[in-house]
Amino acid sequence: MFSKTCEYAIRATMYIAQKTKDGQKVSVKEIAHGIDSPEHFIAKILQDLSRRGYVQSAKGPNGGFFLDSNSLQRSLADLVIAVDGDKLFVGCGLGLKQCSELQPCPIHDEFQHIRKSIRNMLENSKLGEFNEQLEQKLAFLKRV
Amino acid sequence: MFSKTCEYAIRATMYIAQKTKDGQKVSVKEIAHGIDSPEHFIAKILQDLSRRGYVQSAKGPNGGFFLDSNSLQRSLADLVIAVDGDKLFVGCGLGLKQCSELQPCPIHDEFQHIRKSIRNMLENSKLGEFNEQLEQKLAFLKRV
DNA sequence: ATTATATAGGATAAAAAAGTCCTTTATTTT
DNA sequence: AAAATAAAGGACTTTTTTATCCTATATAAT
Repeated sequence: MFSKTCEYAIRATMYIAQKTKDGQKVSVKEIAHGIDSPEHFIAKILQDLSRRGYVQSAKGPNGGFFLDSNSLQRSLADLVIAVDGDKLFVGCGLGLKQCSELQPCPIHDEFQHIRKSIRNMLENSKLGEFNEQLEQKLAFLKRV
Repeated sequence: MFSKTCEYAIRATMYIAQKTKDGQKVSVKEIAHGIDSPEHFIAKILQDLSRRGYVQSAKGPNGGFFLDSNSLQRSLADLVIAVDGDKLFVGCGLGLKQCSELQPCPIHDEFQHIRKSIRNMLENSKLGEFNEQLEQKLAFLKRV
């Protein structure tokens, strides 16, 4: 569904969101540990997300990553599109270069429906809305 | 969603199904052309599907690929699992090694629902059921 | 029997995705 | 000012996916 990079990006961002609601910052090392993912790879991903404004960062001692109010309000759909592009939402299920109502692949209508429900779900979830579940351990970002 | 290999596999199999309902056989070349895909790659994919009984083949002049009644009755889900495995149906949306009701990722429930609808759709579509749409040009396996 | 045809099979190449390592830059603390 | 800390950046490696090529094998037609 999502690329590995995108899965990590979502989990990392949710982790940062949860840890920084009171303004504190988290290091790459802590994030990587917190979501059980390769540290250097996460560093690369966050570097890119930071450059593009999806996460905020500060260098030096007591530095790290955090989310400003703007980033907290972003939807999962925004993040997915930023990382994987929009192919999940607009591409053809069978890989046709052109696939539309006018010239549909055999499963066009069914996929249209599924894609729409994926999109709805991702658009209606904000990055900052999982803090409570995570804190109460009703949801997880790595296996325990 | 699906790997390229799987997309080609589905399209190729649908093409074969349509072309061979009256017992005729189609060559790799014709299939590759009919679904606009790389010939040698399609050959590899069909070789593998043939070995595993998802398509039938005959060597020599007038040979080619075809589907027996058994293969025609197979669901898209069978084929997808054969090619891509079952990760689409059982894996975690955020890539957690363990993700379940007991230890869910933040979007576990929503994904469960989406996965189920994908699975339903694929299980309820038989490879042989698209012939008529394809013939009447109400559905396509390549852009025209 | 010979030739032509078409899949089977194995080796290899190219491209993309995933992951690692090392140096630089900015910032804070002492 | 110096030392320590943490992200930024770039180069590189590994793995996986996608794709190609060449030879062998089976079969049909002549």
